[in-house]
Amino acid sequence: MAKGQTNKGLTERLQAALKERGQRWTEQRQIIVDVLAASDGHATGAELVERVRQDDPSATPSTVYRTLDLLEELGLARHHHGPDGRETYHLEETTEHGHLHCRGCGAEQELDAAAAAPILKAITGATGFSADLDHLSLQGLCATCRADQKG
Amino acid sequence: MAKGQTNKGLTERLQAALKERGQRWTEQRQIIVDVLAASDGHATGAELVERVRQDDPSATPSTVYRTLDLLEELGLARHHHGPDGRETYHLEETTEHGHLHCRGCGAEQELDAAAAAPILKAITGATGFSADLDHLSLQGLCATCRADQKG
DNA sequence: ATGCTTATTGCAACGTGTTGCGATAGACTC
DNA sequence: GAGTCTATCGCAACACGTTGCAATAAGCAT
Repeated sequence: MAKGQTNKGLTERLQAALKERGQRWTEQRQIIVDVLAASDGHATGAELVERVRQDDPSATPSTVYRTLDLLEELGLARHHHGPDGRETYHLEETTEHGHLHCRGCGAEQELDAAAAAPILKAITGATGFSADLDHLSLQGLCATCRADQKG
Repeated sequence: MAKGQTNKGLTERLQAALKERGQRWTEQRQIIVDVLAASDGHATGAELVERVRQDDPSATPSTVYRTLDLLEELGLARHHHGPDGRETYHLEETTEHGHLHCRGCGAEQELDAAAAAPILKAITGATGFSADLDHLSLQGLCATCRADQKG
């Protein structure tokens, strides 16, 4: 739960998972995980590429994106698409959550599991569909902007 | 309501709206609207570009995308992002709807306004957020795939 | 029909992300 | 430590979409 050691635990988990699959631990991967852990909230692919290149200028976009894909496969990271279609990544240690994007003020709000529960239930009720909270990315008007429009 | 004449009505509405804004009616725009109307469901940007170029090989992607943006501004078309972040366009005459993408079987389901009502209500209740149905794009497991997993 | 104004087009370059391929370098065996 | 196997890397090219700019042409006035 503390913040300081999540990174180390992550690295260990990663090394173990890779070994088990006959895959390899490399410095690039360490850097990418570090960068991802350091960008505590969300970061776009391009941002991550740039930050990784600050630590290791020889790193290329393809490596970064491939590593991010790998982290997702291992369940250690997630990505979703913002309203403009850009990719946004975050570590799995961040609790599962959805995203609410306000088209009025541009604000991005997170939607935690507790708040989402009734929504997911409504989705299942209406459609039989069991939605993934992590891919739930809504666009609309936040409460403030709705109030502004009324006022 | 009939299917045959929506296209013509659309062109007329478009011409009127453009004139009012001091904008111009061009053959390219006619072609793009026709193509969009002909691809009855949804089409990605790249698909639309290709189809437009079959009718007019001189058309370029930038023109097509700019026209699609214009159509959205005028409220005659919409786009949303698929699970891979690709853009998908459809005419506004298609009733407003959300999208459900099943990660099990890959099927894409539409979610009409009636089915979505309780979901939107749950979203507002949980978050104060008024979500746009047209941007509602969910990923999860459809009823069939859920049953398969259980079985 | 002619000329004027300026919206639209095509081009070219860019940004983000993906893919194929040969070269590099991890990890394991001896 | 040297050799082997192959996962990973860097590069280059591609795909989708966007943007700036000069040339074209739509729409209006005469």
